Amino acid sequence: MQPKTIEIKKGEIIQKTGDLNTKVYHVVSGLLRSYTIDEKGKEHIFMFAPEKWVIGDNVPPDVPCDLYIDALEDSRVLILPKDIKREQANVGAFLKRLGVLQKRIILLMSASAMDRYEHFIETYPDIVQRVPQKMIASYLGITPEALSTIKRKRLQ
Amino acid sequence: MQPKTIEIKKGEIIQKTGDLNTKVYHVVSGLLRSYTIDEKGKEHIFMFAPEKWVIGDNVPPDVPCDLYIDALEDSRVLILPKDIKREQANVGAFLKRLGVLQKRIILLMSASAMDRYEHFIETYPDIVQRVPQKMIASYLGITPEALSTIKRKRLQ
DNA sequence: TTGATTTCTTAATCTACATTAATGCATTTG
DNA sequence: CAAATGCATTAATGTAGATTAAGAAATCAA
Repeated sequence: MQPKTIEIKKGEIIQKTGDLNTKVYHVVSGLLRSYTIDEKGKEHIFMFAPEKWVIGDNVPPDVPCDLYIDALEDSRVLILPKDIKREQANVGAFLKRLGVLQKRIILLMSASAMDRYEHFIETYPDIVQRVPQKMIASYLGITPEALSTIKRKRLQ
Repeated sequence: MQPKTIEIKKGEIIQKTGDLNTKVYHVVSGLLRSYTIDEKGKEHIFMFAPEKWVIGDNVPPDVPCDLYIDALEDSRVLILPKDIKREQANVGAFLKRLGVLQKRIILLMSASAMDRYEHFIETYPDIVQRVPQKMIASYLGITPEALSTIKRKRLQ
């Protein structure tokens, strides 16, 4: 498969749960997100991907996807094959992604919703400006109502 | 750095938070775990590593560790350099680790403690036999008391 | 083997966050 | 432009899981 660039309109879904997908998306401009929908129909955002980030479902190429991926802004995206060859693999990039997920798990297990919010706005200050509050709540694993209360308490 | 095998006694700590560690551990026999200790002194298990698993702190080689690693059983472990070369990198292994962490995050955000317990005993049935309940609770992100109640409810 | 220590269980109480519902604002659409 | 839709906020109430405490069971050490 040859890498190629595509344009994605805001709101467009490029991958669904259950797809057999062998692609990974490198965001050139714009903003994508990946998320699950649970059995109650509730969305849980797994990851935001602004310019220069790579997003995809972290399952082997032959396993059906767990995640939806869509565009939160009009975006330009480079499509890469997932079964990237050994010589092309960037070990540092893999380690970095593992590190981000590790931090997220540790925070989910040991920190309060307010602490997770503090960490989020420090780590991704630009994302905070670009997405609605309810999506930040979804990323943090809380409801928009709870995030609203947290923001009020922080100001007092 | 040459790979070499070491023996680790049950209870022995081989890596601490803050260490500048460039190693990754391949478990030949026995059982290791990695964990954090929060500001209240509470342990949170990040990962169990039985035979054939690889365990290490998922941070770049030049960044201080977030995790402790110790042995839950007498173990034999192969020490590998973290800054593994491109040609040696096993892309499939990285993808698999990413997949495990992704699943864990999704479950932490969208599933109840009982559902996470069900998933754990299905995915790691042998670990359940080998470690105390309180460590399974710690891995699930709940207290031993809560796990005890969950087990009782499952039987009714 | 026996005492000491750690682990597991149960129950009462507490709390962070969810749910539900109502209101005002902002944004989109005809 | 008005109407409709989606978003943020607030408040009342509900609940999963935490905390605390105590006793039973298992494990360890002398």
